[in-house]
Amino acid sequence: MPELPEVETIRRGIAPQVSGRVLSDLILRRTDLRWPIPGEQLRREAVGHPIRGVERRGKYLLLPCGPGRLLLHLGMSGSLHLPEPDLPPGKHDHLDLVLDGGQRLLRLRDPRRFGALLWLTGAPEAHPLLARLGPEPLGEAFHGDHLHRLARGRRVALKNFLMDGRVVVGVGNIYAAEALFRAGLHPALVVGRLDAGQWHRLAAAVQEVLTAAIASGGTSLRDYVKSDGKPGYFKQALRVYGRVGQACGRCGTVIESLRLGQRASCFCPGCQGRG
DNA sequence: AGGTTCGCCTGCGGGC
DNA sequence: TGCCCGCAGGCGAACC
Repeated sequence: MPELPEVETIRRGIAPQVSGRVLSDLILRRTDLRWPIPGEQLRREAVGHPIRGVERRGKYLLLPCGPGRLLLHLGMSGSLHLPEPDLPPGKHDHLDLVLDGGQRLLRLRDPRRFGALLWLTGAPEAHPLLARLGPEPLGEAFHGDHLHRLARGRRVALKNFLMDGRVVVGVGNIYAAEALFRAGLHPALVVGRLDAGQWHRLAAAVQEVLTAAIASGGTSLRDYVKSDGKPGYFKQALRVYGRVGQACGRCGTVIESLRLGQRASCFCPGCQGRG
């Protein structure tokens, strides 16, 4: 479940190892990830060119290379590794990007195969997967007024709204729950009824929790270029996610979970009232 | 058209 | 020990 902090940590981890190296080959062991990997096109258009950097948009990683960009998504179980070139691939190691003639490998592992490797040409923001994405939560375009404006007249539950990539990118189940706790807002609130003050509190809480998680990943996970599907070292800082049945650290009320849109939503009934 | 549910996948933990 | 079940979840598709 790499969410934005995990993807950002991975980006920082692999960028120094990948940037400036030539993509000299592509080894595909299976191509049926979320979408078929366009192997022929990648070989024709990307192989032979240097990878110029590692960018992130939401939970997508973008690797500019020759006339386009590799787009990587880790789904919920994907991870990236930089194995020794002679290390045999494991069962779920679906592909290798071969760099600098085999001196280095960037290996994608993804047991559940919800991830993706695609090839983008043209403006990345015009690609269907990226075109409708909302602002980066840690960018200037994300603030309480933005949320307030998008929520006007809508009746979705607050937590679902926050996890909608068209509203803001990168906030998955864990950080949505944590941000709502920090803002003192119940996950089932109808978004059209929140006021400006509540939206500003929530925007600030989203930024705080993501910033703290990235900082935690950046220190504890410095050499970590993988994601094993767990919340990583930020787990110890989680206040409601994964803590159902335990006492809230702030007020002592037992943490509960409700289902919103088929998804478990942990919250503290004491701290997160409906008003 | 906004809102909800489904489906893709595998590993894992719990119950028996 | 082994099997079945439910759950985890990003996100596009399908549905109401």
